[in-house]
Amino acid sequence: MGRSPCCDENGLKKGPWTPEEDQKLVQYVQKHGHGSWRALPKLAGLNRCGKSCRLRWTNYLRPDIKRGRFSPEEEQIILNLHSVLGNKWSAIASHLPGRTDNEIKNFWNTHLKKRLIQMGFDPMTHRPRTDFFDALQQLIALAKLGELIGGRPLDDHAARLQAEAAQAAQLQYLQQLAAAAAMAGSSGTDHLSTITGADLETNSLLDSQMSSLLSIPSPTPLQDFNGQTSDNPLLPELEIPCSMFDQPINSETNQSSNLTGFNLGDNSPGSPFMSPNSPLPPLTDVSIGNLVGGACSASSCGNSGINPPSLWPDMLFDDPFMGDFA
DNA sequence: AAGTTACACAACCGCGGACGC
DNA sequence: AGCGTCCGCGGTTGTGTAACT
Repeated sequence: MGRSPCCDENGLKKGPWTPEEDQKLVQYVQKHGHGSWRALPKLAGLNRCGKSCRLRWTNYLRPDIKRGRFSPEEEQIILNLHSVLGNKWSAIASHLPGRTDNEIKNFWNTHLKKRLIQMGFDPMTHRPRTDFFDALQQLIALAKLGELIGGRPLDDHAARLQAEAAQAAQLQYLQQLAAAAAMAGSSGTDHLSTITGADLETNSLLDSQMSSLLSIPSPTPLQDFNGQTSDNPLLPELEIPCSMFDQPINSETNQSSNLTGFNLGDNSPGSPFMSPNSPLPPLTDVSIGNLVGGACSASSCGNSGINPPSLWPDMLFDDPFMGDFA
């Protein structure tokens, strides 16, 4: 299993391609096909290694390459496929005609990955970040400890910590719901082709709640339980992509969705969080099924519709806002 | 206006699988 | 079966440009 000698030897050119080089490569490939990439540069009169030529052709010069911004549908497909396939860029690219693996990889690294992180999701697992919950628990414990030790009401600092923790928890919970709803919208159409009114209602509710919460520009002071305000260094600057809440099902995405084998409704191996091809362990902290898979939705089933993760402190649901969901 | 930082994307690097001899 | 070559993939770096100070 040898390694192919590359450009460093024989003084072959590296770096950006010139229009003349592009022209030579395009003309040669269009006339003869690429054949052996190793032999191509010599035949085409290029002072490049075959690898460089192949890369230039597949990532830039190929005539069927679609350039320009990724559409919300494409974003959703990438998110969905990445949740199942991981960093298999070529596999993901095969479901996006005209897009190259390199382009998708770049788009992921510069946009989608950051977006997931901002929303509190692990970009590799597409699941809520557990370290976030750990930190949250510690914050809450600290705040409560301060109250116990002092035997007096929370001081400003502790109150602020508690308020921040609660606010962050609210956001995190909403994000989980939103992600679940988005997954419902992006799943295959075989058995979810009809988006029910309840589902739409759920998304609408989530959207509005998110909007109201996020209408407070970070790091704008947030209201805590005592009606005080505080800066919130814990909360990331949230940027909720519209595609996360869209229902991007259309004729173009059907194929990809079907191929991913999404099967919402529970944490079974068919769920987007637990694909049969995915190495992910089953989710235990979010009951997706109650949200999107069954006959219930957040707005139609009342208290029985959603079971918040058990690790959530009761205090969080004392907040009237959270009471809407608990 | 100049310098700095952030961002987007093209290109390179190195590894490993597939294949032929 | 072992070895060498080629190709494809994923990670990383480099470069140009826009935005900001």
